[in-house]
This record gives sequence, C-alpha cells and structure tokens, in this order.
Amino acid sequence: MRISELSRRSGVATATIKYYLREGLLPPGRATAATQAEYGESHVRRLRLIRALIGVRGLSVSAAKDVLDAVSEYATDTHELLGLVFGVWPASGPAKDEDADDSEVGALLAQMGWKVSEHNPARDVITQTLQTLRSLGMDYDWHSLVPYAQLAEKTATLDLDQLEGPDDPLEKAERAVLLTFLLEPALLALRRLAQEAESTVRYRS
Amino acid sequence: MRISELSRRSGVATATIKYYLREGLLPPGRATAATQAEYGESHVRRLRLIRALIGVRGLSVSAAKDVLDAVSEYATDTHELLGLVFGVWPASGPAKDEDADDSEVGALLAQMGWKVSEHNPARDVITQTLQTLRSLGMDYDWHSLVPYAQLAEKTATLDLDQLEGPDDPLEKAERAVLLTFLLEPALLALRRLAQEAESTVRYRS
DNA sequence: CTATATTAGACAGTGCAGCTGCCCAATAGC
DNA sequence: GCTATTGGGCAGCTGCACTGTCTAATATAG
Repeated sequence: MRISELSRRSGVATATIKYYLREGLLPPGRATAATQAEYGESHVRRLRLIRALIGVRGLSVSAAKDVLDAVSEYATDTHELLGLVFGVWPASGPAKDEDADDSEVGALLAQMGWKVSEHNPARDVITQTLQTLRSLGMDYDWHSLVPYAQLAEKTATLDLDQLEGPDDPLEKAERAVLLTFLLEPALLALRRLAQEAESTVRYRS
Repeated sequence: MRISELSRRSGVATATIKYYLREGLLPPGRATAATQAEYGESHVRRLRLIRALIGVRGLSVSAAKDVLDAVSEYATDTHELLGLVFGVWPASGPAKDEDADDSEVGALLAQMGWKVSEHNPARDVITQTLQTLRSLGMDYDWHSLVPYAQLAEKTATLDLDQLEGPDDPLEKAERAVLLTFLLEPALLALRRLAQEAESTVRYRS
C-alpha cells in the first residue's frame, strides 16, 4: 500500500507519517520508484504502537524512538530489553541529581530483597519523591514505602506472568513494552477509582 | 521578605515567580507600596508545592492551578476535594471520546463493589487503555484488570490511612494532594524496580 | 499519449507551553 | 540626593510536535 492508504488505515495524517519516518520511529517502506514506496501491515501496526506510546502513555517522540529501537534490537532477550526500556521516562524524566543521596533507596531494596541495576532511573525517581515530600514538611522516609513496595512486587508478578504466553520473541518483546508502558496510566486510574470508592466509604457512610 | 529573597529561598527565578503570580498559582504578596510587596513563609511553601506538582509529577501549569484552587476552596471537605482533584490529569489527559463504550469499566466497578462518580476521568483512561491494547492485538478485557484492581484497592487503603493524622483541614487537604499526585511517579518507579528484580529471578537464575 | 492526480522527500512554518529578558517608574537604604 | 532594587507588564525566546508547501517523478484515466 502507499502512504495515503497507510494514513487512512492508521488514522495518522500523511505529513505526520513522513515526520515519523524522518525521526526514525517508522521504518521506511520498500521503494518501488523515485517517488513511490510500498508499505505493509507491519507499518500499520507500528504506527498504532507509536500513537499508543505517544498519545495514550504521553511519551515524547524521542522517548518512543528509544523504546522502539530497544524492542527491535533486543527482542530475543526479554531481561535485557526490560533493562533498556526502564531508562525511558515521560518528559524530561528525573533531573538526575548527582549529589542526591540514594542510600535510602538502597535500604528499601535491601529490605525487599530486590536485586536492581545501579543505574535504573527508577531509583532517582524515588529518591527525588522522598526528598520533595520532606521538603514540604511531611515525615516520610523509605519505611513508608515498604507497604507500597510489597504491592508493587505483586503487580510485577502479574506483569511477568503475562509474558509467559507467546513463543515468538518479537511478540513477547512488544507485549512487555505494552504491559509496562500502556498499563501505567491505567494502574494510576485504578488507584484513583479505588481512592474515590474508599473515600466514599470513610467520609460519606 | 521581598521577591529576591523568595527567589533565593525557593530556588525559583524571580521572572518565573512573577509568571506564577500572573497565572494565579501563587497568591500575591501584601503590597507595602507601589513597587514593593511582602511575602511570607506560606509563599515559600506554596512555591515548593508548585514546583513539585509541575517538576516532579509533570502537571501542566493550568492543571497545577486547578489542584491548588481545589485545595484552598475545599480544604474542609476531604471527600469533595478528592473528587475535584481527580479531574486533573497530566498533559492533555484522556481525549474524552463520547462514543466510547465504558460498560467494561462499569462491569469492573460492579465486580469490585466500588461506588464511583459518573464523570471520574479515570473511567475514560481505563476504557481507552483497554481499547488500545486490543487494537494492538492483545486479548485484554476488564477481567484482566481485576487482579490489578485488587492491588489498587490495597494501595488506596494505605493512602487514606495516612490522612487520618492531621486535624488541621488545610494540612489534611495538602497531604491528600501530595499523596495522590507526588506518589504517582514513585509508585510507577517501584513497579519498574520490582519488574527488574522479578525479571532477574526468572530469566537470570 | 496526453491530462490530471498522486507521491516521496526536503524543508520552512505554525501553534502552544513554559518560561525569560527587558523596560519603566517608584521606592529603599545609605 | 544618589545608587540599587523592586513590581508589574509585556515581548521574545526555546523546544516540541506536528503541518503546509514545493518540486520532480510517477501513476492512471480517458
């Protein structure tokens, strides 16, 4: 199919498709002539994935590119893929503060018995959150996060269970990315729904 | 204190402080003369809160304003406050699709026994996520979310337990906002840490 | 085989968000 | 009185994610 049909099938404007091609998010079609290229089903699917990462999850274009590159490069090594993909955060991400004291996170990891890479940016996110909460006068340290960490552990178990299905490595890699990224807004939404329900029980009973 | 000291104490540039004043995120100081105003500790604290919502959580300036307005207006009614504050999502938020079929979310809520307002935007986030996952070929419906919802319920219980402390309504309101918004990136970070730890156990043992 | 439409590719331009710099008149403090 | 700082307003800047336009080459209908 040509670009106009690709546009119709995916719901993405042709100018935008060209932009994604330029930015390397979408692989080029098979050129059949100087001004003609042929696109396939994989392009439709890839475009939908791009729109999901950017539109639903809110990743920047360059963050989405990092994710997609990791998928195609490490499709066969789920563990390595997840490690790479964890480096991607929406927007600027955590403003990596070299002087930050992340020993608190270390204590939390030790308590939970989690073995985690030194430079997983999630460490910095937690360090920064704890610091911010304290700077706002809350009495909060890593101990307060332990119950949340236990729930996160169960969540992660659910996540990885769902990767057991597919044998095709590329499919498995895509599913890992979808479950990690696209589920994030949904998990936060579930928390808010549960908060409202619980708030009704406590304050409106 | 005057604006330059407020800038020094909060780490926010004076031009930016003026911008927040214009946008109504920060209440004006007490004017002592035509070109002089007096700021207090509450301004330092408020500025830190603004930076946390925008910089750490990634809210837009106008979304942060909505949150802050809700805090000062409904400080005495925690339930009402939470309801208002749930309307705030980072960036564009869910692209409210009127035609979307949210009966799936209804089924999920019924199953969980959650009573939730009709127009909580979290509903749309979940509807959209499910639709997107299916459009990408995953076999996913509300049943798949039930285990996550059960964990979200426990999370919400932890959250609301931490509101039991303060008697001062304003303090309670602020804490509700901090726990809901600032903890969101941290919870996602915990999930990613747990995913990496679990992935190590499963694929590198 | 001509006339009209479409396309790939390059690049400039647009719209918006979040600041940032600059100017001015009015103090503050010495 | 004199110099430095301030409040307030507004224009301008930067980065991002597109979007529109142009050109030459090609497809396709008549």
